[in-house]
Amino acid sequence: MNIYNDFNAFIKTVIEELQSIDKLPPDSLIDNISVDPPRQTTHGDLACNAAMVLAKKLKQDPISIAKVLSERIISHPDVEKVDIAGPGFLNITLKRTVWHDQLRKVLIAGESFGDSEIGRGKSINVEYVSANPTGPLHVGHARGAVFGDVLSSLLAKTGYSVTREYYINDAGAQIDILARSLYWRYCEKLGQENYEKPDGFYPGEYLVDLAAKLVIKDQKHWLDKSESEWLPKLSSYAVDEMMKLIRQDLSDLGVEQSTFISEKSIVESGMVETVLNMLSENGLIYTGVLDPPKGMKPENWEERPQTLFRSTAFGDDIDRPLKKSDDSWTYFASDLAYHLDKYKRGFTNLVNVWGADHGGYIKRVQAGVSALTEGNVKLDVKLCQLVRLLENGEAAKMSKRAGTYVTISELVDSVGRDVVRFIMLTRKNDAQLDFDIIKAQEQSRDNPVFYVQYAHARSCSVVRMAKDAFNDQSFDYKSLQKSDLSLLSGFDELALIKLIALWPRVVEMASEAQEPHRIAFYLNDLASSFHSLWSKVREDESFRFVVTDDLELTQARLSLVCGLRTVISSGLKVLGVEPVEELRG
RNA sequence: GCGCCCGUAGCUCAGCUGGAUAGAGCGUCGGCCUUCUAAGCCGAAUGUCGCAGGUUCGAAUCCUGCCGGGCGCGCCA
Repeated sequence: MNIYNDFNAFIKTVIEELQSIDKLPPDSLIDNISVDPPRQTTHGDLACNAAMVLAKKLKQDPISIAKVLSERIISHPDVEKVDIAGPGFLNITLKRTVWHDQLRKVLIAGESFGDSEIGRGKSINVEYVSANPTGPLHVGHARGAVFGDVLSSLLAKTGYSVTREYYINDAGAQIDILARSLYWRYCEKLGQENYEKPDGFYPGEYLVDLAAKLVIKDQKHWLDKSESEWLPKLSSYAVDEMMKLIRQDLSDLGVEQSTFISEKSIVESGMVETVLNMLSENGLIYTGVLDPPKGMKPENWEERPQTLFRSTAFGDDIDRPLKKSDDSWTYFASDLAYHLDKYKRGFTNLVNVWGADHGGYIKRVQAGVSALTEGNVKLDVKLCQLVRLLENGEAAKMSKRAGTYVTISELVDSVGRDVVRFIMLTRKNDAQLDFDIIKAQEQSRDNPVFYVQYAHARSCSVVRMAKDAFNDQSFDYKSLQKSDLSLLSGFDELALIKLIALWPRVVEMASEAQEPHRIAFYLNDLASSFHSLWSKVREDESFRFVVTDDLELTQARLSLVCGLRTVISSGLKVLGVEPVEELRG
């Protein structure tokens, strides 16, 4: 809960009260009523649209409704005054003590200030990264990894029980190619040139390394064996080793997932057959022929009958094949099995984080999931647009096939984990992101993470100065909680407190919208507001935080500084970024 | 051809799920270091919110149709 929600609830009870004594007609719809911080500070602390919403429903003048409401609202102990403005806004100004109390709450609660209960009792499964285990991760994966990780933290902070999951696509044709590529490198290492380079060969250096490892492990054992002998062994060996690489990359990024689900084991468990049977029983499976997509040149297009899922019955554009022409399952079929598996593990809230190139896949999976779970599952798919990696303005290629992509470990090595994580959240997930390695190293205002870190470091610095000046321990959180916060009465000080007090609302809204970037933007605003207050001292000495002849005032101001520090630190924690106490040695 | 995403200041982007006079950063111009850290701050200039309709007290936000850009479209995952 936060102030805005509290007042929203309060105003709704006011309306119900007024209805019960016939001051307002019953059955007025109150769902769309909102209480928000107004854009303009001159409009008070809270803006409520209740009168206008009711006016629409009741076909009455909003101003007169507002008058009736305001008479009741003014009696709330926290309210200083209520203005009726514009087309019928209720602009509520709160007493200063409300804001002082908010700040005290921060000092008492520490980093748990901002925690919320909106997800209490709900579990949610967030699946992210899920890159094919055919090589190390590149920067495109990093975005999804950070996004999924921070979204998970955000959901956890708002009370959800979160499962962070990775789906290992270890069962498809690409894994065979991986094994053949490894085998080719293995032959190469042993000086045998007669094994032909496989189609779709993975050229990356990492397979050279892995082949060398394999030679040490098994020596020439596989050289004169047939593919049917080595393929299964090398496949699982390669997948295991690739997952080690990937987990290392994720760990470098500070991303820890708790659950890894193997596609292969899902398929081997017979879950795909279960899916087919379930859909069949509901008459959703038939054998049919798909039309070629219009507007595309149908090269190599052959009409062929396929086993199709009637996904159009659930809003998809065309029905989707579950079997390939060689009678093996399509990826879609095993993916449905995987989602059924999630359901059987008890999840009804699912979030999938995908690259934007998988956008065309959403409808069919949602169709499949609602068919298999009778609509009991809510599946949200969050698409992350690709990252354009720039280096002095030039775009670096990220093609896994070409083997020239920039890996996560290279990126983390050059700019640092915290910078990577923060910058990945400086854009909404569905907007393209330019990541300039040079700027990210610059450590300037161009680099938002430093701006926020700087505010945090300054807040730490001022506490150190205060301790020096007073030569005692009056500035720990316990002492500050008891300080006289009413001494914080300046316009800028109150503005900063109000921004700090906004934190719980930012957390809740970001969680509900599943938009972790809002945290990064908020932290930027908060840092800006603090830097601004910090610099006020240049025009006016009275803005000094540390007032050497006034312990009480210093404690009050340090309370504000520590409140800010707590919220920044708490926000950075959600982002998985380490707050620093000093930027200069 | 169909589906999804995007179009907001010169550039890169926010815009709190329909609110009041649309905001930041960069860039441009002009100020602030005998300093609680100038990796910072302050001020100025800059807009047909792609276009045209519609919904209503009220639209950058919702609906429809165009224009422009990106992604995807059976036997890849």
